[in-house]
Amino acid sequence: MAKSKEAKIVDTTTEERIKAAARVVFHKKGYAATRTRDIAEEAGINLALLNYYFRSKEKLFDIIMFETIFGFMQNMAMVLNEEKSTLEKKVEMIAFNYIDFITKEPNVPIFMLSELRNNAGRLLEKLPVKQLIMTSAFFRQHQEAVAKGKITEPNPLHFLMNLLSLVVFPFIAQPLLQGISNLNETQFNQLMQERKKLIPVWVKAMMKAK
Amino acid sequence: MAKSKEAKIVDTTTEERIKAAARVVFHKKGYAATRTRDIAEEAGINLALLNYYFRSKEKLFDIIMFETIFGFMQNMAMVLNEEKSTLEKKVEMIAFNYIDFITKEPNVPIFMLSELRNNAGRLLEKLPVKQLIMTSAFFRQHQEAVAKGKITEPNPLHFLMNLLSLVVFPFIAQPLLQGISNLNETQFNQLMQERKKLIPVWVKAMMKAK
DNA sequence: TCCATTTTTAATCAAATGATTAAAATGTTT
DNA sequence: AAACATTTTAATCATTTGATTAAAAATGGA
Repeated sequence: MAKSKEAKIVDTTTEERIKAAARVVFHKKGYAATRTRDIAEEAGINLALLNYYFRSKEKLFDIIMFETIFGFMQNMAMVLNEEKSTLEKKVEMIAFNYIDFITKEPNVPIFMLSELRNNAGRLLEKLPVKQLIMTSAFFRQHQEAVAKGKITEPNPLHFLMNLLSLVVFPFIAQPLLQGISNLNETQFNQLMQERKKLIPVWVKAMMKAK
Repeated sequence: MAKSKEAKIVDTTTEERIKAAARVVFHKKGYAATRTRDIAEEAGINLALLNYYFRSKEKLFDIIMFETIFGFMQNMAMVLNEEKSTLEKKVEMIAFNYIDFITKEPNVPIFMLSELRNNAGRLLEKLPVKQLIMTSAFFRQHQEAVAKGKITEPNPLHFLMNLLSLVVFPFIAQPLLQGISNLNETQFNQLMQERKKLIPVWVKAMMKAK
């Protein structure tokens, strides 16, 4: 490495700049619509450097994709596995954390889910998300609440789906929702901020319904 | 047109076969990942015929995209604008119709929303969805229910978002959900069928929550 | 049957795109 | 300073891809 350790505080290495640029462009346009030249331009580097550091577009994509899924699931896995917090608290945490996260990274959900549709097998097998979530405190607490009659719907997958639906879907459908409502981006984000408090209330009510 | 009117009952015209093939491939892979050769192969035609009938990939795509959005919104607009049915009945109809529709066309939601992200303006301006939905009986009935104190959340957009979230999102996240739950496709679809009855109950409970 | 029109095909083009190469520039070690 | 290693650049390649063209085939009407 030709770069001295302390020289650049604000700047980063070429390799990191390429990764950061690739993240931006891949998230925005998806794998197929992204040109390696787009990434090079975004990073302000010579096109050949992309191949010098990452061998190919596909290998670079795999890195970005893995980090994106991991970053998305990590937070959820942590919250769902907390032994101490209540089920209600977990719902609050998920709503709060993800609405903030997706507001900052609005392209991540649709990017992730679009690309997963092509390659779910290959991309998910590296991540031990299955174990982490299906055996989580969240699911155990749900079962306990069902046993006590506090929750009517016995399938924890419905519970998780509903929570994620209410949190994530509005962002995915943002262009459509703005198209039918005339909200600008700021107003839309305000609506999403409202949902931080509303979703836990709604989920609570839903799960007691019968 | 060299084709006689009654000649083919089971078969269709070349133009229709190209459109049907384009619909399949575009829905599955999106605009950027679709090659005109993929469409030609799917349709079983010579590549040049695509340009002969539709001029360009982009023009063909615009047709498919318009029809897809229109087909998706049409049903919703109709249900939301029924003057006679109750708000609760409308929720039931949306849940029932869309779960059936998306089960048959599982790629449509993510296709539509992905492509809208690039081109929301151009693609939505042709459709008068705004008027149809924002001034619908659905929204009016919602306001009436709010006035009567039967619904706590006064913003009808939250109401519509919640309904669509619960119906559509699980399909969009299907690869991820199957990845963490080990369900096969049949089991997943059974779960979705269950939601036809569950979602109306949940939505009802949510909207009374406070 | 003959002719004009429409439809289909095979061959080809030009531009875009992922990737490579050889040389230049920069940094490190001796 | 000299030698070596790493990083960067400009030029180029081979393939893919959307589109076109000219000719052939099929079709329908006179």
